[in-house]
Amino acid sequence: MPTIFDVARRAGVSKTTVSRVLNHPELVNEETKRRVRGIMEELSYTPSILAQGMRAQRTKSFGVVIPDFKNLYYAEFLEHVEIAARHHGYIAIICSTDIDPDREREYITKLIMRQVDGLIMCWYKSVTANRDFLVKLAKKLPVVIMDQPSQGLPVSSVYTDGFKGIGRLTKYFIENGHRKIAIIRSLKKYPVGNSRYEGYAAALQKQGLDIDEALVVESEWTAEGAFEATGRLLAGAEPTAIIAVTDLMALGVLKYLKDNGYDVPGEIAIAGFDDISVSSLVSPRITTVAQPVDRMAWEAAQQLIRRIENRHVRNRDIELENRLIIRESTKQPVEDEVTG
Amino acid sequence: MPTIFDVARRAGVSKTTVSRVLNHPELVNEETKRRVRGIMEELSYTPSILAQGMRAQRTKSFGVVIPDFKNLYYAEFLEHVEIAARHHGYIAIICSTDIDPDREREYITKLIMRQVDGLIMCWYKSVTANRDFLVKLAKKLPVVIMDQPSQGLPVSSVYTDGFKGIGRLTKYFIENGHRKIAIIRSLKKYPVGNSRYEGYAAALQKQGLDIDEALVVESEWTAEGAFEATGRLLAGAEPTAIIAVTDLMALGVLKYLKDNGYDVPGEIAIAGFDDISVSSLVSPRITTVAQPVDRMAWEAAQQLIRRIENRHVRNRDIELENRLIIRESTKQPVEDEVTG
DNA sequence: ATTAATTATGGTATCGGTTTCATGAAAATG
DNA sequence: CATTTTCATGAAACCGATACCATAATTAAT
Repeated sequence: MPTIFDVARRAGVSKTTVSRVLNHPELVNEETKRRVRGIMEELSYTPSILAQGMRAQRTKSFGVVIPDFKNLYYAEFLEHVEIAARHHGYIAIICSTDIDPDREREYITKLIMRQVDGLIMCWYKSVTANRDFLVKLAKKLPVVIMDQPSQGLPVSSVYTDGFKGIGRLTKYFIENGHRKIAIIRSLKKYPVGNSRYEGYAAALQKQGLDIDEALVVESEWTAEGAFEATGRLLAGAEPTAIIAVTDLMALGVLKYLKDNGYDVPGEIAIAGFDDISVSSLVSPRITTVAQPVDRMAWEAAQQLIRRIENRHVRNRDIELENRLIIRESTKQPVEDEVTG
Repeated sequence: MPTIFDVARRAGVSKTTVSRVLNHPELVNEETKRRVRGIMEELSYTPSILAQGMRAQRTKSFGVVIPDFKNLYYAEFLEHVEIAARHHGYIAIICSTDIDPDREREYITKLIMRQVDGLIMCWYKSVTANRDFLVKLAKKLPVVIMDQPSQGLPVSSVYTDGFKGIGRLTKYFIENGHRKIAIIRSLKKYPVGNSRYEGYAAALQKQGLDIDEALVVESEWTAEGAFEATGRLLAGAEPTAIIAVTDLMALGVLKYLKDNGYDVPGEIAIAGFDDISVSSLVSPRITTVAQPVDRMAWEAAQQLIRRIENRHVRNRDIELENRLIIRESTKQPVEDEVTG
């Protein structure tokens, strides 16, 4: 790899001049500039970010930590985070932890060693239960937490209100005559899933319905987990509607119902959360609470970069609106209907 | 962020000794070592990879360029590439180009600026049509191309034989009585899709069937593209089976057929390629030619890292076997059946 | 014509590590 | 006891860039 010194020698100038051609071209003689640029082209010289970063103490990169590539919600998130990063001249370094806490710590350490300028974390775990860790981390570099509010910690956050979203969905079911509405919730240690569950519980109570424990089952954050959970649910109850706390899980529910000959939505209606693209690629298309993942990604990157580039920018909790999208999995096919 | 100098001062030693504690601990006095390690812990010191990389001329990282996060084939690939990278102490820097050639070049340049030690590229474009570019690139760092052979270029490659895979699938259809087998192929500029198409064409001819142009339609590499292409296909032909050159596209085909009241596989059977996880999450589950994406990712990373760490390792073309998995989209539900 | 301002360029320190070489002290050898 | 090893450590060079300061050559101003 050619260095700035190689270019300088070939052009018969000092490396200072070469550097100036790139960073302060107005200070360099036209003729020299042309010559140096020619040599750069010829050697296909690109300055080393390592050296630049060392000098400038920033790398124009930030880390993105997600639990799982295969969850399309994160895939879509990454797509947009990357666009935002690129737009600001940054590069996103993406790590998937596979929901393994050890890997998570390891990756965070690695990202810090690489001197990323900031960190976006899709964190399913409790923010408060990891208070010390996050406080320590946030001292080192700006942090944005996705999908849950910062709860007073020194980080920014971007999320939608899962409580409200599932609440609206539950209300929709009730208004359409459902009385036995089941929910496939996530394990209780995951606050993101918990607030969605609580939205369900609160909506039921508001409409004067009791929570039937037989209609509540826990599941892993996967389609397979939800598939299996649906089996458990139907062994002990006869719901007319099933809410899954993510679309990926709703896919698992749908699979179970179809495999076992249930008519959806005729016998059992289903709904999810996130609005991942496959939700409208399956039949019936799945009713869901859509998160504006493109805007969420954009806001997260924007807020992070602002904080990186100006230390006076303060942490913010950025709440975006989710919205209920009614599709065929909860009624007979007509046009999509957007509520809220 | 504490530096090696901070640790050295606090421990009352030189930075050389601190460095030695990390890299050649056997050369350091036990007592000193303990003291230095204590300070490191206390300051939560992590050496800067920037500085290390600058000295060592390697960053223990490699770039991965994919066209699209949302294609689950790549998502699954990334999952496994990352595991392999981690296993070898490397970090994968992932970039998605969104099938935009400008972004692709830009990212490759950026990765080189970041001094990645190697590059894995999921390249849908023609290798030979980009010969000059790839030759130039391969001079700078080891490169592994996915999904197509290297065609004599100075890069390694990892792929399965799409020609053979789709050939087997086509033969299966013919043996099961299908005579009007349609194919949703990709645009002709993409060689990965082309060889799959050719496998279809060759299999038909081998079984004495002619290629009916009305049964061949082109589509973008997306579910939406295939959805639309299926509409075009069915406007001018009445196939009893449809092959899509990827599972993602097969999902689009399935959607179109279901939306338009076709019985799958009763009226029209469908099949795809890749075996992404959602293929068995939809109903009917989709028959496909499975690529061993986990092993492909592992081999790619392994070969790349070998070449990075030992300049005498030569480029290799690594062909892995794909296999036909028969599911309900081509026959009535029973157990999965694996052929070839 | 002399001084001041402008223009173009180079020398050198710096960022945070690793490595080579040098050095002094302690231990082992003859 | 003198000499050679071994052990423990530090000083300095280097990796590739940027930025500050210095300087020489013009050009402009008085």
